Amino acid sequence: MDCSVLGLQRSNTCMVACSGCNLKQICLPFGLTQSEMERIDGRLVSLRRKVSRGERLFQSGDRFEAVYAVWTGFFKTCVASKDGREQVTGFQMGGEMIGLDGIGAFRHEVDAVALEDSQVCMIPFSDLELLAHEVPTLQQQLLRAMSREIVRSHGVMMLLGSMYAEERLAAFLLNLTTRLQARGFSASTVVLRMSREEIGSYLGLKLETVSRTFSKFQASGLLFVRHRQIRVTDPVGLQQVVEGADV
Amino acid sequence: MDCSVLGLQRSNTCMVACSGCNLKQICLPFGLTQSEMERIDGRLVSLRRKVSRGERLFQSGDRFEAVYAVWTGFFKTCVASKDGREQVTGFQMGGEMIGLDGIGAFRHEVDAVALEDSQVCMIPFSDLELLAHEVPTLQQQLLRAMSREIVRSHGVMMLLGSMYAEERLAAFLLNLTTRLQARGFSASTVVLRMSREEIGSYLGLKLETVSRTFSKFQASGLLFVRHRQIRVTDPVGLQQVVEGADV
DNA sequence: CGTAGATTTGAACGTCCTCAAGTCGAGTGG
DNA sequence: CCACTCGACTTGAGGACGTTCAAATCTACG
Repeated sequence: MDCSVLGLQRSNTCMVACSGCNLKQICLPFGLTQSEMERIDGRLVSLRRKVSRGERLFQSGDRFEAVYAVWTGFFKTCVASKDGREQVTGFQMGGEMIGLDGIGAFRHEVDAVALEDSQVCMIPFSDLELLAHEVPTLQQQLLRAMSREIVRSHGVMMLLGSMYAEERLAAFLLNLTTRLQARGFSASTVVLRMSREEIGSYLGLKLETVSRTFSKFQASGLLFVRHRQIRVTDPVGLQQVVEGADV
Repeated sequence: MDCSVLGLQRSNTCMVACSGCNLKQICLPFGLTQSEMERIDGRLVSLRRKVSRGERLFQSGDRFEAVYAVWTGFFKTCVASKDGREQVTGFQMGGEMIGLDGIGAFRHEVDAVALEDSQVCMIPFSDLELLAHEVPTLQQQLLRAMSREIVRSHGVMMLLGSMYAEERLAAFLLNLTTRLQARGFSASTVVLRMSREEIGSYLGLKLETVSRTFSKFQASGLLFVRHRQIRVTDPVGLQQVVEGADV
């Protein structure tokens, strides 16, 4: 969309509509009919905002006013404990929602940080609630998005609670490649947007263990690693690792 | 409620209404006005169902048709991996929802098992969706309940990913006593409804480690343990353990 | 009241962590 | 253009925490 017509080209935000978005098939408005789509256009997503690498979209404790859909780029969300320990709770890419955790207590409960220069659609929650009330399909999609987030968290609990380091990393990689593939990217060639430490935090491992496990996977012929460049050569083998096979 | 008037006294289900429920202040209809409450009565919760100890309310893969609110008793939810490993994802008591994970894929993604003889309110999801559409406060409460479940899962991730065994068990106990207290029970005297193995599964530990850690807490004067009877004598001390203090 | 299952406790082991040193690469300034 | 520097990554060695295996004890359900 050409933002300049709105005179916003110098700002880090611009007005957009869902109907013209390339991600409408995997984002929140998935499944809306043409007429429903028209009904939310201009009323749901208003602002697209740029977030630079390293910048926070919001942080824990901020008043909850909007949820966000990633349009381009890559984010992490994390929580911190009182005594300063940090836990990455998720990584989000195009079409995925950030901020649903804030609905419950009217304030954000995680930090959301861009891992590369990114753009998000800001969805004011009051608008979303109102529109969800008018457009049943939208309400359904919102509920489904939240439900999927719950299911995802169960997978992470399984990962953290019951699996070995190798199994965790293999599961993580397969999850990543699957999501990338659904967005039209290669399932074998991946550029990691996060550091070893961030992967480790997400997987409940130390960065050294992540690094060692990558090396072990390479030695076993499952993939090639060079820093953040990954080429998965044996996804089936990785799947077997997830299911408990020895490396 | 006297179910016999409905001729259902021999069944394991009976008809109920939210407005007459002792848990309406902490359950899904929290915050509804009198008129809103009347509007959902007889249309939202229809059936109260008994679930015996050890019985499954539903299991993973079942078609998703309803969510459940615990009325009396105690449940666990768990997921199983292909290779048979099991992970407890949560414990639910009165006023808490079970089954929200099923919305996303139209089928349940966890097993829900009663840990003692229990009763649940069955809320057909199609009714809930419809009523949420009519009653904005109900939509809000549903969204908030799901959001809180997401936030809870972040806490578990922190637990599993970044904390020591002692910290995990301390956090678990404090969470449990807090929730029991909110329901009018003692915060110090607790009867655990789950086995050491189930606690361990939830916390990513083996049952022996859970047992040893209980013993260590007792030796440190934080609590008394006798099998499933727990008496917390030093909740502040437990909180300090959560925050990284040595036992 | 008896027996199966749950819990406790001990000892040895294994996975992952900690600490440390070295390598590599991107960005910066001379 | 290249040396410099800082941060990210890799790899090794030793140690800690939690697991595994085992046996004894206790309880609670039938």
